Amino acid sequence: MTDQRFNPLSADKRWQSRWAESGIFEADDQSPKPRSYVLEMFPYPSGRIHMGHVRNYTMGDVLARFRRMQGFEVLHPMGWDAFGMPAENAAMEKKVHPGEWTHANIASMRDQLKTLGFAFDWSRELATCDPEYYGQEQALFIDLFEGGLVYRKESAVNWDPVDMTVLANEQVIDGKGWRSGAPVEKRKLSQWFLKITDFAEELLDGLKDLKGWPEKVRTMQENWIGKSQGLQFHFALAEKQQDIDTVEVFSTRPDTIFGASFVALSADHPLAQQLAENDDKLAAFCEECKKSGTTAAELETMEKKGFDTGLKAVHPLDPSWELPVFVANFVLMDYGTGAVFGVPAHDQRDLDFARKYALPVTRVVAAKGDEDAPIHDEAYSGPGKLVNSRMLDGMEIETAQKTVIDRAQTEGWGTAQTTWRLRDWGVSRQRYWGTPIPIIHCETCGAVPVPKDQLPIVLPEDVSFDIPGNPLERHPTWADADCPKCGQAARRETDTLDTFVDSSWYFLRFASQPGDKPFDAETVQKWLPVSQYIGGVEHAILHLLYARFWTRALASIGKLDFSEPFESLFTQGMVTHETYKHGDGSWLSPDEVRKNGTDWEVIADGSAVTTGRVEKMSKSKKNVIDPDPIISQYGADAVRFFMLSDSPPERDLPWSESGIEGSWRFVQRLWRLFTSIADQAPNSGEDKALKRKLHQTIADVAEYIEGLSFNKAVAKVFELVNMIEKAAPSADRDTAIRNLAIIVAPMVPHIAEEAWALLGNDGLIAAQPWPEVDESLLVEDEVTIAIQVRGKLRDTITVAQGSDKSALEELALASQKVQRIIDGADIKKVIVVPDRLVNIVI
RNA sequence: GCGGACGUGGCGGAAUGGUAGACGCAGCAGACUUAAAAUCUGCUAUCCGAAAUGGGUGUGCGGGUUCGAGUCCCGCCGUCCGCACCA
Repeated sequence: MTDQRFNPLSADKRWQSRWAESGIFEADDQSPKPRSYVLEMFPYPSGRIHMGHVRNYTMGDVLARFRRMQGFEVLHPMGWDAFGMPAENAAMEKKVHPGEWTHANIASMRDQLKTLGFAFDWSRELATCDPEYYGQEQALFIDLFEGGLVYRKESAVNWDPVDMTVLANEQVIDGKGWRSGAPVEKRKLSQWFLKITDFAEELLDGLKDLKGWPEKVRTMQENWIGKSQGLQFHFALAEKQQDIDTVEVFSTRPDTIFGASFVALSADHPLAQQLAENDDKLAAFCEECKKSGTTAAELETMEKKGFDTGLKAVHPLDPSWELPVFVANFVLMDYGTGAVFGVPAHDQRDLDFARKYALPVTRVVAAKGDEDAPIHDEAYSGPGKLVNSRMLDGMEIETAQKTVIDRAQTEGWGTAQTTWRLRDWGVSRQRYWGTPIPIIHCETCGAVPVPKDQLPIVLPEDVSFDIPGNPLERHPTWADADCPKCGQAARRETDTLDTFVDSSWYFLRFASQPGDKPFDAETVQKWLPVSQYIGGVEHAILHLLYARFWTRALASIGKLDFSEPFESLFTQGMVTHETYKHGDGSWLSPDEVRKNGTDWEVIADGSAVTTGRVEKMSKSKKNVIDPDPIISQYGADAVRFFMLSDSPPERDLPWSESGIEGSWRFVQRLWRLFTSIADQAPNSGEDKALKRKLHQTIADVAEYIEGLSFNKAVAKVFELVNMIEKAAPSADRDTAIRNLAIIVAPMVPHIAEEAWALLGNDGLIAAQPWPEVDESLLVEDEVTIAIQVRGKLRDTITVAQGSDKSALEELALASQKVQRIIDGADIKKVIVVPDRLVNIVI
């Protein structure tokens, strides 16, 4: 007698071991089959998986399993983004070595992932903190160094005073460190940089071809790269100041040059600094500018302020025209040249500024008819023709720009220039738990790369985290090294690489991981680009831009033959949960509260609870559901199924107790269907409608999984199950149930395997081909036609599929309901859409 | 401010310009049961109506295109996300 209930407790484990033993999910580099590389963003080993991971990896797993059934050789690997700050924080708090802590976390998270039955190729597992990985990263760093894509420079960097490390621009959010939240300071340090700006143009152009990427992400990267074209030129100063006699500015609107009414410098501008040395008031003003905040709110309310230096700048197109030179709080030093010329009529900031300091506002661009319209509180940035602009008058904006640029270049006071928002990527971190930068500093030879045969440069084990800062710097001997060039005593670089470097090439290492080099280009070429990459949108800029850059950089030095790593990208939504708040304002976790009628109360004392917004699961709001107990209670399949149901994958998924209950019920419904035909003589007889539904479902589910519309695939499976349950026993019903097991196998693989065995099949269902669709069954032989009168539905009729127009028209007009509505009125027109509807216009 | 996404029942959401609300959740009624759980059956946008194999209304709001609009166009309103004194 077969169990009446599916018991995931024993079944899940059993099939997970069978999959592991069979090696079925290990990708074969030599396979003659078409290939598909399905990749989810690898996790940071924080210690526990969370629902976001579960959702992410379930989606990838369904696609990977499905593609395998479709006949692809699938690469679906998993690894660990294992370097980073939390390990050092743990080391400080718990007195454990970061490596020990990280490896323990990896072990427990690996176990957790395994309980979900993901079809990963565990033979390719990697952790970025292992020397086998980061040693190869050091080799790549040296390749890039030798390829001229790495340089070192003294620069003002973003310094996080809490984490005591440098941050990339991308890691500074609203002036605060992305991890610590501490206000970022500016410091001058010698740092290693990667020349991402060399690739700005192609990283931007490449976005156009990434058809499989969400528009949103492409736009975000485009904005981040921030290309601006314009004219860079200089104003001569009326009086030379020490060694400075010009002010260099950049403008995207050189056409408005005759609307200029002032020149403004950033407080950090060399000229401003120089003037401040002899002017206490200016110095104070500059200090104030630097202190002012950079958060969105502050910027919005902040007043435009300036300090008149008293200097005059000579207009390049009219030597008799002098403009006042201000230091202004809204001019940024790290964009363009750190100085601008102000055109109040056509730039809102300039206008605000001009009004405050009573500077002239001259319109130089006007739409037809507005030539004499004054500018009030709003600057005009629309289209039009030039006015009040001497030789430019009457020109279109573009022509005027070209004219001014040509003239500047001819006369030698300016050049056409492209300015980027994107900065080179500073990769030095003053941390222990990262990839050591493989460089030796020699007093005579300078920075010398470590010879590759001396790699990996392994992190020392004997370090302490008692005091903040970088333990590598304090280590008594680790930094001692001989210069590889001249043999003299030298010093090893003690900075480590930003962890985003680690994740910029792991997808290559997954495809090929030889012991003696980072990867085998030929093997990588077989698998890459990743056909489907899945992860959170929070990586839309940082990780995804760096990975694109790294791939292009390696291609540019001949290490790779392709330039974009991810053909398709999917950014999945978050897993959310309702929040609960106690009367005193403290957050409550879902297991501390219960529903009492329509209200919520605290279980412990019955006091009132207010339910808050459905939000991303977070520790601070206490609305986190730990996957582990859920998996033990309901089994992997129910959890996986819930992750796929209801919400479209790109949107947020609200976790609910009733939702997981529903998935559990569904798994049991499946089981009842499977057991209903097990150990029984085959049924006979036809069920044409069910057969048709089966084939439609096979086709629909395939289409929806391929399109990552898992919620729709789930709905189609429900429809089939509902129909099978209502159907009388028949041979077609038996077939439908057998095929159902295959259809659901990518989503709920454990019960599918169990059913496959139960129904007397050999081998693994995971290795079965996706069922063939009988195309002839996809079209209904009878269709329901809507009959409308003036676009309103009045009746429906059922006719043979493919009935001709005149027959439909006749049938429609014969409808009693239709006749009643028409009531003898003239029929003006009859629209007939075969197999769809008839619309009678009266 | 700029860019993007979105707005459909109590909730999550379906719907190549062609029967709005598939499917799930929740709810209601019933069956089975000593009882509960589990399971099964039916109902479930809304208003009028005792009901109808009756009608009205309905996809944020206002217009438009069309025989026909949730879908396309124009203008608003709102929510969310990203970027942001970027010259």
